[in-house]
Amino acid sequence: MKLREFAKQLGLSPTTVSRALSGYPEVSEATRARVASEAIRLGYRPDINAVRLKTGRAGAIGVMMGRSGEIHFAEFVSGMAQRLETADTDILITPITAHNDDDEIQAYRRLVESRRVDAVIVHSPRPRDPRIEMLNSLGVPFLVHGRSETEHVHAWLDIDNENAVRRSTEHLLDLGHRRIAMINGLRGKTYSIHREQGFRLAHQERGLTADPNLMVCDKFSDESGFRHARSFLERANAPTAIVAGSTMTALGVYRAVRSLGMTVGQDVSVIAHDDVFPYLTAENMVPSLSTTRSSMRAAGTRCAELTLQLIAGRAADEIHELWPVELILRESTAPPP
Amino acid sequence: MKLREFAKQLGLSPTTVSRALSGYPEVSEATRARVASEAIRLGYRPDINAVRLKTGRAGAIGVMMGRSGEIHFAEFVSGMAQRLETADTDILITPITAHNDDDEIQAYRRLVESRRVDAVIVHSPRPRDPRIEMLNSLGVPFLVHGRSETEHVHAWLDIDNENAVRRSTEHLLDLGHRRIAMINGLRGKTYSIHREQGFRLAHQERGLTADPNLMVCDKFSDESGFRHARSFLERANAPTAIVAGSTMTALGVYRAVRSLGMTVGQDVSVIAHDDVFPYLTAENMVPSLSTTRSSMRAAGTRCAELTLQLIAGRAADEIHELWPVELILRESTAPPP
DNA sequence: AGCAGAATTGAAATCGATTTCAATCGCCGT
DNA sequence: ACGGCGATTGAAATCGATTTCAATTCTGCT
Repeated sequence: MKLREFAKQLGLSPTTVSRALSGYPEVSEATRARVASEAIRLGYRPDINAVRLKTGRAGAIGVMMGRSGEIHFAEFVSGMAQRLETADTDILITPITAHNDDDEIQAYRRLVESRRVDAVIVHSPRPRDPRIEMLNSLGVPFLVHGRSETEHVHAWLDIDNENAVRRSTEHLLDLGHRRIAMINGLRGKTYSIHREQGFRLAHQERGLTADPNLMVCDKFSDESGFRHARSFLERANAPTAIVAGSTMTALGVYRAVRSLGMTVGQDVSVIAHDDVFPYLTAENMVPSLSTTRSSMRAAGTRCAELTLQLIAGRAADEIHELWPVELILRESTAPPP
Repeated sequence: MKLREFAKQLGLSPTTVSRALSGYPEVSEATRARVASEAIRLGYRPDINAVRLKTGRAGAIGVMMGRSGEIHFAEFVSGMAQRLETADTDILITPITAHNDDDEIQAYRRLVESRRVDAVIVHSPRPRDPRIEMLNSLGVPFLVHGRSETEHVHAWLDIDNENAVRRSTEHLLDLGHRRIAMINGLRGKTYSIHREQGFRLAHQERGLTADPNLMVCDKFSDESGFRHARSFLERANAPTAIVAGSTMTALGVYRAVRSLGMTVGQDVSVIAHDDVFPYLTAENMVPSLSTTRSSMRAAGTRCAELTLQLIAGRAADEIHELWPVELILRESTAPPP
């Protein structure tokens, strides 16, 4: 059913009907009510594509999805969905063809220039992320989940990775550990750099130095956790504690510890960052896992909210949120043997 | 840059430019080449909303996302993305406000009627799923991932859940197990019903009867795996083997077994269905987990392909794919003690 | 050279809404 | 009764592409 017909059935002009449905003040309360109820009865719904063409609004926020099937992705998007369900805004996942930086930039450009989205969310940036410069030059609203050091203004929301790892490392140092390993996230990402920074700072405060041989970068997975933990623990001068990048990594670390006949929370302490997944909880691990916790889902929800504000015209340079991270001590951390 | 200006800069009419870019045959090769290269140089890109309005194509496939942040979701969508990156088609995630069936139906209706998508993918249907009837009556192409028993025709892709569980159960029975528990998926979903069916059939073939007290339905998570496995194993007449709904569930089952001082693959056998997650592999678990395996990502890729075919006009009633499931035996299954 | 027919190109209508600007209606005070 | 004002309503332009149909330019052939 088109506006034309619908209006005719009501004996009104398209103009009035459109205004009635969009809540313009100049239409009488009586007709507004009638139009609204008839729209439901007759099932009239504006063609979104016509609306978009006319108004220039796409009604969607773009999110790029890498081919790697990020473990965090679903939680984040689900959090976004929670905020957006009342905002009449969709989430547009764009498959990314990127094999290198340039491809990725082009993918963002295509997405934005084709006007499919009103705003874009950029994930896991690097310190000098070319995507930020590009989006800036395109003038499209965008929000960075994570941080970058680029001089181009950008709205961002990030968790305090540096402090998170700093605190977890301090905790281990306070317990008496002196050889602590860290299984960090992907090399080059700002969050990995911040975490490494926190790791180093915690050592420095106490006049110690973090051992570069005990620091690795890798993706978050059970497998990488296992592999690196094994490699660390089999060394001559093995660490007595491990800081893991995610609960998934910690899972592999636990496995590695067990595989060597050792016990987590006794022979080796483990602490990890927990993004809070509904299907794998740190509390339930055995022994329960000490963590720094910050909900990825909550971040998604808040990012959606902030992005809506950006779209509504709020200035990007006033949107900077740094979320503190909870330190939750459980059984996996204890004094060294 | 609009078509108008761009065409003027080239000294051509909008008509010709449009045709050149859309690959119509009646434009000369010379001009097509020129238009194409100039489009890149000057950065002209058709406004997607205008294109959609005119052509009626939305250029997107809709996927509903529940609030639960499904663990499978990211993998499936990522698989879809893999196929769609060359198809100029996006994935539109619609946050779903559903609190009951009716809400959900309405959400689908809104999505389709607003013409934001060319097709819809329905997940995890129930045997008589009202969404299928509704989408059918709307006449929009849709593909069901999973199956339904509704009489309304629908294209579907499903894995052979019945046979998967049947084979894993047979395997356990062949090993000599007689009290086997099953931790199934969500109650009421077709896949759970099929799995239960497979479980029952395996027993029947051997003149045995599956014990209803050893069958539960729940969501796939580490926590539920733990809880149910504990509850089973603490009974007087405890099962000697457990069929788990997912690797995540199996994780909890392993934990439960260990928590009772028992060993997986000795005191208790465990087998699970594995959707193949990049961050948690059955092979790496200790002991390595026997599974029935089927890649969720591959399903996403294929579903995207089939949906594109539906959009292109292929009849829904000729699209029915039942994927066989691999049985992979590892260390977690052994004869009962 | 001249012409039919094929190969290209363009003008204008169209998709379905929103919004500007103009028109009408009703009510009030004098 | 009438001018004026605010409250409603409508006609028509517009968003930026695609596509029909008509016009023009090229060919090849006699």
